Amino acid sequence: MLVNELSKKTGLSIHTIRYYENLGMIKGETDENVTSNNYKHYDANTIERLEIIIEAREVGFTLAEIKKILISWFETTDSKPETLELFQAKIKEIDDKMKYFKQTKSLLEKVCEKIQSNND
Amino acid sequence: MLVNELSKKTGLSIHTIRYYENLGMIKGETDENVTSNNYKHYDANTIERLEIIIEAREVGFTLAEIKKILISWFETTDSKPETLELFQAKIKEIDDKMKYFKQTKSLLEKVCEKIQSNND
DNA sequence: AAAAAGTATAGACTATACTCTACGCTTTAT
DNA sequence: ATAAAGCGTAGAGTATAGTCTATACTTTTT
Repeated sequence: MLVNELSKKTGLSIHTIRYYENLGMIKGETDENVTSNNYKHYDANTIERLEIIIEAREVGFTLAEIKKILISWFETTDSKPETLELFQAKIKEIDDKMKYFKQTKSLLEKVCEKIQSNND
Repeated sequence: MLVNELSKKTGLSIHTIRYYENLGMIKGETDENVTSNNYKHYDANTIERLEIIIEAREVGFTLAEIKKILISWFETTDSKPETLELFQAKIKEIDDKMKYFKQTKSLLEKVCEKIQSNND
C-alpha cells in the first residue's frame, strides 16, 4: 500500500508518517519493477509498527525510545544486557506512571464533584 | 519559604518553578514588612500545587490544562458546564491511556523475554 | 490532452516545555 | 568589609514532535 492508504489505516497524517520514516522507525520499499517513480510501498508490518508507536507515545515515551523498542522487537536478534536493563527500567516507569494516573484521575473526579456541588 | 527551599522540597529546578510562576500556575507573595527586597515567599499550598503539576504532567496533560485544573480546584467557586465537560473528557482520556499503558507494558515484557531467550 | 490528485524531498515554521545566561540588587558568610 | 551565595527579571537558546510549504515529477481522472 502507498502512503495515503497507510495514513487512512492508522489515522496518522502523511506528514507524520514521513517524519517517522525519516527517523528510521518505519521503512517503505520502492517497487523494483517500476522505474518511472520511486513511490514507497508499505506492508502489514508497517501498520503494526505505527500502532506500537501510537500506543507508546501515549505512554509518554520519546520517539527515540520507541525506536529502540521497535528494533529490539522486530530486528535485533542480538541482545545486550543494557538493552534488557533499559526495558526493565521502562516497565518500572510505566508502573510508576500508573500511580500518577490514579492520583490525577482521583483529583479530577474530586474537581468534577466540586463543580457539580457548586452548581446546586 | 523562598524559592530555593521550594526547589529542594519539590525536586523542581528554580528555573522551572519560575517558569510555572510566570505561567500563573503558582504565586509567591512578597513580604510587605520588608522593603529592601522583593523576594517571594511560598507556602504549603504552593507545594501542593507543584505536586499536582508533577503528577498531571506525567499523565501527559499540558501545562495549560493543568492550570485549569488548579484553578478549578483551588480558586474558582463559579463552575461553567464546559469546565465540567472538559474534566469529564480528561477522565475518559486517562482511562483510554490506561489501555495503552497495559498494551505497551505487555509489549515491553515480551521484548524482555525475547532478549532473555536470545541470551541462552 | 489537459487538469487534478498523489508522491518524494528538502527545508522552513510552530508549539510546548523547559534550560540557561546576563544583569543588577540583596543577603549571608568569612 | 569583602566575597560568596541567593534572589528577580528579561530574554536567548535547546529539545522534541510535529506541521506546513515549495518544488518537481508521476499517475489518475475527465
